Amino acid sequence: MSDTDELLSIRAAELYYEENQTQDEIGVILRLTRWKVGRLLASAKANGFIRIEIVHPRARRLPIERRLRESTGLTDAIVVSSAGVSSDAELQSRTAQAAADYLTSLRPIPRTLGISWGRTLHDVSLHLKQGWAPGVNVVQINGGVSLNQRTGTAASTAVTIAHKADGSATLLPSPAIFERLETKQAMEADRTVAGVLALARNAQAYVFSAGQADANSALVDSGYLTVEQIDDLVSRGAVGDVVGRYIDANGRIVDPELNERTVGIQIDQLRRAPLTIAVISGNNKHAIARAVVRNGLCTVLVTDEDTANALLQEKDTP
Amino acid sequence: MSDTDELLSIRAAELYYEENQTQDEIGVILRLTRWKVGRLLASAKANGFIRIEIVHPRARRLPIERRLRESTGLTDAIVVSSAGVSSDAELQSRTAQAAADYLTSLRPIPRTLGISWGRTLHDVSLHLKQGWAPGVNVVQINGGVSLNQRTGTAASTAVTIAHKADGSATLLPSPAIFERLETKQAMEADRTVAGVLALARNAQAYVFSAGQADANSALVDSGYLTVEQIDDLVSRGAVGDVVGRYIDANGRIVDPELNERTVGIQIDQLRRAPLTIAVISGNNKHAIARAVVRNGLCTVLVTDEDTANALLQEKDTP
DNA sequence: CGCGCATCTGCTCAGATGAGCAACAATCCC
DNA sequence: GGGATTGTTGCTCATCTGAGCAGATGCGCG
Repeated sequence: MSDTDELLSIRAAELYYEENQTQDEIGVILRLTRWKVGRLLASAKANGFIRIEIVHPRARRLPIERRLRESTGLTDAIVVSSAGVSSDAELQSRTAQAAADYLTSLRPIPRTLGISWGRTLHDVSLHLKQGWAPGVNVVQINGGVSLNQRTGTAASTAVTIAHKADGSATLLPSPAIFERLETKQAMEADRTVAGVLALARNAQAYVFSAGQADANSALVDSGYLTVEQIDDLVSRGAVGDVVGRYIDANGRIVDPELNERTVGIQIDQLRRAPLTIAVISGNNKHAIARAVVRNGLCTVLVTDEDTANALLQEKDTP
Repeated sequence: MSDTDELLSIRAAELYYEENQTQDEIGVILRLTRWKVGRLLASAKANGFIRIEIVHPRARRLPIERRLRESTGLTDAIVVSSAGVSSDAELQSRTAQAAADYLTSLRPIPRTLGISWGRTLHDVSLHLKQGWAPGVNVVQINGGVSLNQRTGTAASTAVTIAHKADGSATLLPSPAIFERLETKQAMEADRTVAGVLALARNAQAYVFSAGQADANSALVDSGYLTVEQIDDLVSRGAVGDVVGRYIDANGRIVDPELNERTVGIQIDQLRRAPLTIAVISGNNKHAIARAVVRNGLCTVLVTDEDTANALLQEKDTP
């Protein structure tokens, strides 16, 4: 397009979008036919001079969602807008809200819903509305009785989600990680625990988050792992944890021995499940989000715009 | 509007603006009539959820221009958008470009154009296109042979503007400020200089910028004033300089004695002129811009969005 | 319970807009 | 210089959209 046409398209856009003039009127002002004005406006849009943003906590980015679905093979992607967000916490709250919305609109409603625990899932539970689904049985899919936090963070998440659905919660009364393999095996042998795990394995849908592998991990906070252990895992390629299990960029378990001592469903169970919803948001979670999506650990991803763009970008530069 | 309607309006906006769906189609998706969709979209706009921005160096902000004209009585206001601008320099360059555009479109074309000098005016001269006006006589309205900068900054501005208009430049061969009043008076008595000043007083239009009163002033750079002198002026109420003369917030000369030693047209000559174009941009120039506009020193203001908003804001809070 | 008021909903209709088409202009290549 | 190709312009027509209106619905108050 010629330089003067570019300038004209800007003048036209000002009159059209800021002054609410009709294309006809703009034609009179700029001494153009209204068709020319229409084409100038179209070219201004095509050149990206017109930026339309939806500024609202509940706003989503549908075009990015579509591109994500197409490039990753996810069955669904929910991407919340980061327009006007000032903090990571706000972004995560928006994402949790979107996840809650998604769960609410799920059809068919899953009879059994397997969930992990953590800050994100807790947030999701708070955003669900009373009566969001009728009679869902919520089951914990990984261990999580906190060692040194106020008890019940993990349990309360499940209970809240179940309560708001007028359903029941099945808790997994076990630590996330045992120090000795034998203790873990003994625990799993217990009839009650085995029953919960069987239920977890047969859930119709899973909702989980993921943590970046760093010193702020919830597993460190809870006392299951030390910072040194995390450093070691990172040096062996770990990018983050999913249902308490550390994986590398290729979705493989980093430390099989540690994995064996971890209570809950296996990574492979997520891979096989027909509906697994990952809720991952925050600027430091791009790597683990990539690992989860790339390796088919979820069928649905709920995330924020920045993380989604990070996922898309690497696709373009193989 | 109800909460669920607000959410619906966001969903509708996503489909309308990001997915280019028709209101009819959106109605089918959201199970609404197309009229309802139309109203939801209108309400999303009214609530400010839809932000439309024109991102282009030449973009202007017409609504702000209109409000400025209405609230200040300016005959014209040109406000460049600051969308996507990273530095003050870029903003000033955009403003200079807009000033050049404005000059180019001036009708009737002034036969004699009085200009000041400085970084901004120089920028304007560079943005003018060859042949922007036929045969304008450009005349300097204040002294400005640099003392310690590379010679000719002031002169080259006038010459460039005149040259690009295929016109002539009349320079004011004098320092901006004399140390002794007598020298200044002797200078003005000189036939040549008196002739230039007479021409300057009779110019049909003026273009000038203004400087904030601080250590970075061009008058300090050029060696006419010391930082201490500026501090003194500020302590006496000076907010900045116009054609080399320091004024306070009420548009009054701060130091009459200094003013007497300054060569060029008087502030009052600007007040009386039918067409005076002030080009003022930058985040540190809000105060001097306010003084210029409030006190009728210009009839046309070319500025940036931030400065314009600063001018408008104070109007709202008297 | 019934009335009046305010809001909401679906509609008509006219004006605004985008897609597609034919005529025309500009450019390029022999 | 001639012909082909590409891009531009003004137009017709079908579709989309907003204003205005009448009836429906909901709400508060006596």
